[in-house]
Formats: sequence, C-alpha cells, structure tokens
Amino acid sequence: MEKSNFIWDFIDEDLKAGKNGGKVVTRFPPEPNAYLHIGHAKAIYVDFVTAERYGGYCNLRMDDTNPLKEEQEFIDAIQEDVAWMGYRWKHLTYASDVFDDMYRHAVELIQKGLAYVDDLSAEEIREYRGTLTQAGKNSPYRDRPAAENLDLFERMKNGEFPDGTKVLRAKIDMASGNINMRDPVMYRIQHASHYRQGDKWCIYPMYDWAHGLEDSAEGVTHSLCSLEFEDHRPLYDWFLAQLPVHRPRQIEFARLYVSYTLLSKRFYRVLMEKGLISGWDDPRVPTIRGLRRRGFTPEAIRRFVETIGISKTHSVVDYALLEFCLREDLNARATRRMAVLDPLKVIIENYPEDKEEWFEGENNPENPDSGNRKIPFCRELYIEREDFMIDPPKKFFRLGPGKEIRLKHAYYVTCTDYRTNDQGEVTEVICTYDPASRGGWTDDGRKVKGTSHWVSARHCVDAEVRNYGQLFSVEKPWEHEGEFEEILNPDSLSVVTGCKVEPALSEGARGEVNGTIEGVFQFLRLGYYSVDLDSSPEKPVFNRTVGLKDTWAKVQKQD
RNA sequence: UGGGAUGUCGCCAAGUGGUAAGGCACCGGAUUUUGGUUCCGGCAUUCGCAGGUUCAAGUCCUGCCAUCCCAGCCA
Repeated sequence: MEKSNFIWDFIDEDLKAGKNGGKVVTRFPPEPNAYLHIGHAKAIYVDFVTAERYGGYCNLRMDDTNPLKEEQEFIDAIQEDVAWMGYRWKHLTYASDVFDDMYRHAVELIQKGLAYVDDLSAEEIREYRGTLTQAGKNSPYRDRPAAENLDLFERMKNGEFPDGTKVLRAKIDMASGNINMRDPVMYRIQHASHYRQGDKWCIYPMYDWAHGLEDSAEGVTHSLCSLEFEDHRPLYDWFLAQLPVHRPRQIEFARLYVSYTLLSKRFYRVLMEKGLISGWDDPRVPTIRGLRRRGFTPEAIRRFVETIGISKTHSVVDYALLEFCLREDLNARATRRMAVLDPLKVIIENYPEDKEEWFEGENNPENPDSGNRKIPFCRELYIEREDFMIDPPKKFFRLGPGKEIRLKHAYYVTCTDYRTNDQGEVTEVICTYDPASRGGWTDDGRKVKGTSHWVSARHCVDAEVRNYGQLFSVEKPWEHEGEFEEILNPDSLSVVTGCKVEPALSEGARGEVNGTIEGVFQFLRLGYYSVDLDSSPEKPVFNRTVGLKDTWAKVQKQD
C-alpha cells in the first residue's frame, strides 16, 4: 500500500471518529469542455486510489453546469481516457441530473430568507462587491420579501426575463473578508439549450452552489479538489449547512505542474487554432491522448503521479521524473528491435555476395519469456553514421579505420577502409568479418568493447521517424507573459525520413493486448519508439517516445 | 491589520518534541553482446529568518520575511 499523505491522514481521523458510517466515496468531476491532461491524471489518481484504499468507490461526474462551453465530444473522450488509464468508476453521473433538486433547494433557501433575486447588472454587482481590501455594500434588492423572490425566481426559471437581467444570490455577508461569501450568485439566466436537458432550463447554477449539492446527492464523503478552492470551502460548507442534506468534507491539494509543459485548456486551444500542434492528440502535448499517441503507457503515468506524492506545497515536478518513470516501465516491457536512423553503408568484403544468414535476437533481455526474432544478415549493411569516425578520439568505442567492433547478435567486424565523396563525406565503410565470432561472441578472450546496431541493406524496410523534444524552450512556460510563440521550441518536432529498420518492424501494429504493450519498441541504443497513428505497413512511421539515457553524449559535451 | 494557504538538498517528498527517510537529477566506480539495464558508493551538522520555551525543536511559542490563490452572471 502506498505511503500515506495528509488527505489519508484526515480520512483516517474521520473513520476513527465514526463519520459516514465507515464509508469513503469520492468523485472525479471534470467539466466536459476539453480533453484531459496529465494534471488531471494526478487528480484522477487521488480520487480513485483514495476510494480504493478504503474499500469505497469513486464516481466519474460530468460537471455540466454551463451549456455554453460543454460538448458531447468531450464527455466521450473523458470516459475513454479515464478508462484507458485503468480506472473504473462506480457511477457515471451528471451535474445536470440533479438540477431539479438544486432548484428545490434554492426555493428552500429563499423561503428561509437566505437567498434573493437581484436586479443589479453584472457590472453593478461587481461594483457593489467591493475590493480585496474594502467591504462591499448591500444590493438595494437584498431585502425583497420571500414571496416576491419566490415569484421572480420561478419566472426566471420559466424564461420570462432576458439573459443577464436577474440572478439569484445567497444572502450571506457583503463585508466578509472572503469575497466568495459576499452574496455569491447561485443562478444566472441563460436561454441556452443543454445537450442533456434540452430547453428545459433557462437558468443554470453556478459552481459554488452546484458542486456541494452534486457531491451531497452522490453520497460523496470526501470531496477532493485543488488548492484554489480553499477559500470556497466556507461557502461549500455554508450552503450545505442550510439544507437538510448529507455534508461531504472538502479537502484541497496542490495541482500538478511539470517543467517545460503547460497544463491549460486555453493554451491547447490557441496552439491548435494557430496550427502549431496537430490536435488534442499531438504527441508533443501532455494531454492523455497526446501521451498515449506518443507511446506512454498508463502504468508509467500512474507510477509518475504515485511517485510525486500529494501535498499542499505549490510544486513543479521535473520533466525528467516523468521520463524516468516512462523508461522504467518501457525497459521492462518494450520489445527490442534494430533501426538505423542515419544510415551509412557498410560492405563486408570477405562475406560472399550471394550468402545470407538469419540470426536470433532476444526480444527483451529483461524478460526471459519474451522469446526471439530472426534478424537477416548479408554482405551489405547499414550502421548509424555517428558510429563511424575517420579519426576517432581514444574513448570512442565504435568503428574507425583498423578498429574492431561487434555487430549486435551477428559478428565482429574490423574496418579496413572507407570511401568518401567529393565533399569529403564518408559514403561507404569497408570491413572484414570474423567467421569465428558468429552470434557476436568468441571464447578467445578478445576484448571488443563497442557494440553497434545495424540492419541488412538487402532486407531492411524504409521508415519515417518523428523525434520529439520539449514543446517549450523555457522551464516554466506558465510564467511567460507574452505570446506562446515566443517560447515555443522550434525543434520540438524533427521528421527523419529514409530510416532503415529491421524487417520484423514492418508488421508493427499499435495496441495493448492482455497487459502487454504492442507497437512500442526499444530501438537498440537509441530510445523507445512507438508506431504512430499515421503508420501503415507500406510506410511505417515511428514516434520517439523517449530516448535512452545517453552517457556518451554527456561525456562528449564535457570535452 | 482584507481573506485564505505554503515555505525541509537543484526538483518532488517523509518527518506529529528525542538528535534530517526515500525518489528524480547530479558525481564517482563495478558489471554488461544496448556508452541501455543492473549493482555499489557519494550527495542537507541542517529544516525561510530571528528570538524564546525545553535536558532535547524541522517539530511548541513569539515576531519577521518570501511565495501563491481570491474582486466571472467560468469551473
């Protein structure tokens, strides 16, 4: 069981005090106006795992109180994403399902003299509200008799008044230091059609009024939300205290920030409108769908949110931790394959032209049950261009004139010569192979330090590879004041064509079957790559999910 | 004297009066048919600052400082 945190400590206390009959019920309540992102993944984890921990359950609730911004498309996508991440909700609920109850409770509040219909305009309400340091003043309509409020409120509901002409407000305290308590608006008039309620309603409830009642109606015991709702809690409690209803406890925790990423709906929308990303599932974007397309696994995402912990500290988690969690999962589960991204031709001069061999290569050295695949070998191969240097430095464990390396799973080869073009670029490397090293090993005690990946020129398949980098060039993009474009990383996507991959990769399909990942591979010595949505057997396309740790690159940088 | 919250290693984060867990990152070194993985070792005499209480304080008290959130008929 996971280590505890302040939320679970609170719940332990509640349970010990005998609250809620020992039950723990939570909810994940997204507003269906956008796709989920990794910030939601943390909230989802907190909500679902908390319920699970105490043998309770979690509901998935669409917080659909604003028909102007919400769409069915998002309702479908949210369910899909939560399910993909492996969470099971007990009930799928909708805030709009309890609109009738909310209306009835609003009437109760009016009858108790705790709510009134206000004719002030939006601007006037703002003026009357006062400022952070000055108290507000009462609306002239604040003391309307209950009977008049009741009549007006019903007529608001019936659509007798135009949008914006009246609101229902709670009567609390216009001088409160907490601005949320200065007679908050409970209902606004919106002659808008709701995708689930049709034209039934001309008034729609505000968040503060609606949320506690939604929680209450579902029997939620612990309403977990982010820090910015901390000063809404007194209002949450106030509304429920006035009514004869179940009273959940709201607990706030810090939302997730990840370096080099922006977790905001508005931002994705803008980038999309400007054509800077391809959509909600652009592999550079940390939406659940983007991460999924990029090749992230639900397990890696969950491990990540589990690892960062739950607290009230405003924190920014290193992107490097996300990558670590990803690699940890993929290392254990991704199938190994060889791919050459920047091909350089190698000719084995002592290997017969008409001969070919098929070697066995393990699918995953971390998993003995993963089996092997066949890898073809012949006289002409491709290796990575950066694995050859004409005049290599001493610690270069790769190919160069006179140097011997191992071709993974195949043979030892020694470079005897190379050819260049008019520009001095190397066009071909000439080698000899040692027949005694078949399989990539000899028992003569020979030290062959370097091992390179390769593909057979005769058998390989052409592929496109999309290498991704950070979308932003600054660590804390949310602190940037100007336009997004100014801090976008121009190299966030680099498309590499003409890559040569081993034939076993041409069948690469994408999917998750029985808990094993398909379509996410480790390209030996390069990184983890996943089959993209755009891929086809005729034209394979791979996304770089995340690179392997590269200590050689680090050493080079130091020199 | 608006209200609410937070400050423990570069980044997260335990710690609930008894003498600073863990992870990431980073730095060494070993193993390695991936310069990957794995493995060993290093990495806060100090907990925003200053006083105080106590045999003993990151933990209690007082004061100060810094940062974040709130003035939608958004959620």
